Amino acid sequence: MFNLKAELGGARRGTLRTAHGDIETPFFMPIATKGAVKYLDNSDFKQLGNQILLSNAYHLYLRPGIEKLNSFGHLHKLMNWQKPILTDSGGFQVFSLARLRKLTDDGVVFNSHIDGKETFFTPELSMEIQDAIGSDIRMCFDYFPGYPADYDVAKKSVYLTTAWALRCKQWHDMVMQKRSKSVRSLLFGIVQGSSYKDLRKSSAQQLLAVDFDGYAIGGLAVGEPPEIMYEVLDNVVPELPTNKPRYLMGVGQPEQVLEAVKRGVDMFDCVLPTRNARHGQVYIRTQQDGLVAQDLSEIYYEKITIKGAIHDLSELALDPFCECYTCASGYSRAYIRHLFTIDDPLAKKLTSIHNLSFYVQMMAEIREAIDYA
RNA sequence: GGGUAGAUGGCAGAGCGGUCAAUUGCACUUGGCUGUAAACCAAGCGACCUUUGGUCUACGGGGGUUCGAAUCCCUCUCUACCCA
Repeated sequence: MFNLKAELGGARRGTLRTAHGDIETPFFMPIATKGAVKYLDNSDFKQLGNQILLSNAYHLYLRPGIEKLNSFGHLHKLMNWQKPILTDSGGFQVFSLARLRKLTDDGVVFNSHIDGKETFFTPELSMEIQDAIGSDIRMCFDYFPGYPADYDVAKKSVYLTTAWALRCKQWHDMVMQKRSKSVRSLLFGIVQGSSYKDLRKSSAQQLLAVDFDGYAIGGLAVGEPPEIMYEVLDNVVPELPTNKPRYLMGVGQPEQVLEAVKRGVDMFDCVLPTRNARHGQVYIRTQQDGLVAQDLSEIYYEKITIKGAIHDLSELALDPFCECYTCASGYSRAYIRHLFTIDDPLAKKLTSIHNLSFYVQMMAEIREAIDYA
């Protein structure tokens, strides 16, 4: 299911086969947590050319819920999106909604952030939800602390994450056995261990023993300096098999993605391009002839605040070198700033398209660089 | 012509003798967002300076009372409403 095709230094170029089609790696996943990439629709995705979307078990469990997903026939049909979907397990919400949950060895008791209703979230429930969603790539239910984390807490996160990964794997194997190979989903384990080298290493080894379709590196970009993140990657990636995809969860800024690619990571997701877009920050190129150096040494970009007064009269496109719908259509910085000023949804749509296009384009250039190295 | 109520920072609107360069909201400016409780959050928003502090100018104009006034008094101007 994962074919490695080329390498450039530590960077890898491959194809990941899923039930809804092949994905060229390395790739970036736009985030549709609740089944929608805010402000965008299928015609936007078609122009963007993203190969996959990411969604979330916790959020889709609350709405629309397992029953409706099953009755309607999975998220692909509900969203009218026929390409691959990866789902996060709800593990991130154990972190981000820490004030609304209680951790136990068996799972997590959540109080819904919507109506307060209590749910006991277990590895099995996460798997059941992800199956109702029908996602192509599913994540184990995991637990991780923020940064910095005490050694004992990090150690516990590894212990729980492995124990839960085993339960996820059992549930997933049992269900997939009965299905034809062509519709089987992939299950990924998630390496934890905070910034501790020995914990990260043993986490990876424990998950390898369980045997997953791919391995994610989680618990990063939670407040640690980027150098720590790179150090963790340097420690973890060599522990992972070369014939399985590697996924750095939730990362990150463009240069962080590039640094991770160079260290052998194949998959990425992050809210930054879409959230920053909604908040008026856009990524733009600083060189006309490409975003990424041919040897992957550098990425040429800057972030600008399009809401800033200095764009009041600017006739420039967001990024004059960009070919995305927003930039190619001739919308000026002045107009997009105006749209933000009057709080029109078109502002967020146009910047979301642009920022996602930046990430999709960055990944395409990275793939190209590895292919032609 | 007579009466009543008002006039506060870009706007709205508190304050009614000192703790007021002035609550709050909006607007504005600048930051921040990393497996999305995020169309969110934070800071700034009279001027100047030797900037955890200081000086000056400010609550319609002018004058006064007071140690001290956005706050009290007089007067002028303007606004709204009511009566002729």
